[in-house]
Amino acid sequence: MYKSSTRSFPVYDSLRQAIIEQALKPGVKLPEDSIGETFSVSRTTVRNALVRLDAEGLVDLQPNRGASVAVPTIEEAHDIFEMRQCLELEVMQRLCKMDAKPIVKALKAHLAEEKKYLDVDTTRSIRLAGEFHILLAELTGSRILANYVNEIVSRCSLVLARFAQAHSAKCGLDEHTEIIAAIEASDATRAAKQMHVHLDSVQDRALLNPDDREKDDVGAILARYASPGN
Amino acid sequence: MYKSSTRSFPVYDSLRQAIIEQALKPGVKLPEDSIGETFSVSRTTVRNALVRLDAEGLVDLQPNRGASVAVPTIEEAHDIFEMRQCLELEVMQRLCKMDAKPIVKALKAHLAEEKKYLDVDTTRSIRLAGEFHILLAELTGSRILANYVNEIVSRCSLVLARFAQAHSAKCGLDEHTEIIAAIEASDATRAAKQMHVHLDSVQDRALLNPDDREKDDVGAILARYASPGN
DNA sequence: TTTAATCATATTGTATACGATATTCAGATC
DNA sequence: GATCTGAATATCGTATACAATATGATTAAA
Repeated sequence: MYKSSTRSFPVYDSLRQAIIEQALKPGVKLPEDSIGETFSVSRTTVRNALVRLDAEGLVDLQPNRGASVAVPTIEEAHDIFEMRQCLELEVMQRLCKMDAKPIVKALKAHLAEEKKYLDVDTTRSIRLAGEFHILLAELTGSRILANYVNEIVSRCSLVLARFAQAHSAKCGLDEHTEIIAAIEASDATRAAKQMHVHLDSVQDRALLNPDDREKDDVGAILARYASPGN
Repeated sequence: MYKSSTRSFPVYDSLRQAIIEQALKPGVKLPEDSIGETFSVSRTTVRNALVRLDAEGLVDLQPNRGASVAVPTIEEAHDIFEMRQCLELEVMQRLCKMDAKPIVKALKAHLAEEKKYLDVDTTRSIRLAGEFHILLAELTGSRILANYVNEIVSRCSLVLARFAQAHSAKCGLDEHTEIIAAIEASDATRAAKQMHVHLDSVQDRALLNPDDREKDDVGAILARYASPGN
């Protein structure tokens, strides 16, 4: 969808990757000038990339106040996870209606990669774990669905960056294995259940963290002090 | 998500509306100069709007060749409808878990509007029919889901513009009534079925039109001539 | 007549420039 | 000492300018 032959694409892609890998944390300002310097391009070009990222929900672009990495609220966080459940369930249902062989082959190849870099290259390992889900979506053959999954998985990274404590974005390798097995058996119910369990575990690690939740949220902190019982 | 205080917003909004209402048909070129003149803004501003529309899939932005209204392929058309089914089914399931009263109230108010302009103002009537679906999604309370539905409904208009013969985008008013009834009864199964039937009828009108399907599609036409049996 | 090549034109890609709007901080006032 | 005001600074919004690329027409050659 985004043509790579322009100068703004590398800017877009790098920013996107940096946000997903949590190198750029939610709330961080993204001034056009300094980004332009980094990539040796003009503000015009940077702006192009920022507009796209804003459209994808990874960046918050406010009039006259510039861009910053999006800061999901706790409500948005729940919304995003719920949406992800919905989309990935759809992926499972579609895959289980298709010929399992080539799908399973591709998935197992990916899984091997995941294993290879586990405990070796953490950043790469996390990236591969995310890409497993995108690969699943791509294997349905629906570009639309794959795009949506791609987008929602990215936004999940943002949520994890905001609310999870450690870098707990690690998808369980065993759970991925289970999902592949269910697809191999063309068992839609089982595949759906496995995916559901898998995503729940990710979500739990992220959102069951009420103390951290209010970090940097001035309004929430002040509300506590303003309440009569305190 | 898109802040309206900028100059590019009116451009974006007008283009979007024009595409949805099929005033701008698939494939039509969208030169930055002429659009800029129309809205009395510079190309920079127009470009901003075009990038956003490209990200939403309504516009096709090709490097060095400019923007044009997106031309969905038949595969994309099927993808889009399938995705729409998935998203709107999710909407139904969520609504049926909620308190029906305020939801039904809002829906009936909208339905009254639809009735009012039926056979009076065709353009407005079609727009209202589309907005019924967006309202449904908004009533779930999930902005993410509402955004996705909004986007996919827009792209459906594009598909209709490309493949349907007459301006058959009219959603059946009776079908909307049925959907509301199912929600009022908090009957998720029935609501899902009604929605399914409703969307199928829209899709059928659009895609069961094999002659028209190849219109302007040079590749498909040539393929017939190139095949040995012809 | 057809094809190829070249040039003119139109349109986009990107940088720069300038006005407008936010932000910051020093100084004044209470 | 706290808050308010205003100038200085930084950053954004938008227009314009020029280079790069595509498009279309015209001419020359086969």
